[in-house]
Amino acid sequence: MKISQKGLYALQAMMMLARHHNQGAIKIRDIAYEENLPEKFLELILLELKNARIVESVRGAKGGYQLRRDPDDIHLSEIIRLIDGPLAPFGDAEQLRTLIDRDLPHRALYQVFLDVRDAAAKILEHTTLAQLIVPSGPRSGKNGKSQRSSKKKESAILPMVVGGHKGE
Amino acid sequence: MKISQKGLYALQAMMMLARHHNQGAIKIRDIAYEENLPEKFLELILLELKNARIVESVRGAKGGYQLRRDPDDIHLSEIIRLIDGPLAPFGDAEQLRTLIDRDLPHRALYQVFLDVRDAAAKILEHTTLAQLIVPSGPRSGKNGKSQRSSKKKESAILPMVVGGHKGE
DNA sequence: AATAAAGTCTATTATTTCGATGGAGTCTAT
DNA sequence: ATAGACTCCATCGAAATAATAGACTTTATT
Repeated sequence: MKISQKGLYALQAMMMLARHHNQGAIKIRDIAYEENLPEKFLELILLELKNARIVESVRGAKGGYQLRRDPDDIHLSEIIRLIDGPLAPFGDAEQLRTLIDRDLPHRALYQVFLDVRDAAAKILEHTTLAQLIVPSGPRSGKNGKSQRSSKKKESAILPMVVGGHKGE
Repeated sequence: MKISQKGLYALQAMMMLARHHNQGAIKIRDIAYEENLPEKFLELILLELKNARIVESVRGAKGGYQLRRDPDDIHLSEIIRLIDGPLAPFGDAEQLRTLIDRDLPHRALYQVFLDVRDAAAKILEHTTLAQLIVPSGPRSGKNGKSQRSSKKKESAILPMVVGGHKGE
């Protein structure tokens, strides 16, 4: 699974919209400015997110974009799948399962691929926009708890996922 | 992290060489034939693997390729990193750590990326070629145990990694 | 009704990556 | 000397990526 520049832009834009949730429609230009994204490119991305019914648009003067659901109901997996495709490192889960069934000499390899995709899915399907944002203005979440971050080296969603890696 | 066609070819070729470990040099043509890979393309891949000192070549007539180490000492991560780059879904681990330190508004997002890469690394750095092959000829491993496969839905390296996913 | 501000849609472009092939050269067993 | 095999480099077409341009539509405001 690869997250493209476009995918990163999409995630940033969604985080921005999450930060400003329930503050009405936000202009493309404002999103682009605040997140430092190419405006015209962002336009296409937002359109895709709209067609996928993740965000909604308001047209005309005073228009803009806003989330269609609460930030705690939008998972990273959804956005990444939309923009960059399946989470598997090769093909998609369905295809891998078929290969595991049918390509005997390579089944063990494809099983590893599937394991990798399952591990990624487990993380990305459990992480929501709400968990990523540090509430910006006054009108934010229902309480003041910041859901992530804090210390230095804690592992994100899953407690102690990391072993002791140093390379890339 | 994305495994390209080229990366898959590399892994298949390495599995083939692992199957024929200690049987002398194998010709490119034989690898290509047995694994059904484009011969000329495979040539480039093997050259890369040679330059990375994972395999070695024997030139001239009776030449070919063979592993430089035992299959249980060659990890999938090594091959994938060589051919397709870092395991992280975006950038590499080093870069992600820097961003987590410096890009405050997005640090939580990058931490998720790093978690995904760590999960992938954990699997791929622990899986070796030896674990993937079903010993072919007579001259194979030191005992007859097949290290993987068996039932239907068991999870590969890590016991019970999977939750209950169905989509890609 | 006119205007300006905003999203919509389609086309196009430049660059890079990917997958693959061709061919000349070099080495080595026979 | 020769044939078989790896080596090295160049090129190629197709696809994906990142981005921009411009004409069009919708809506708030005056």
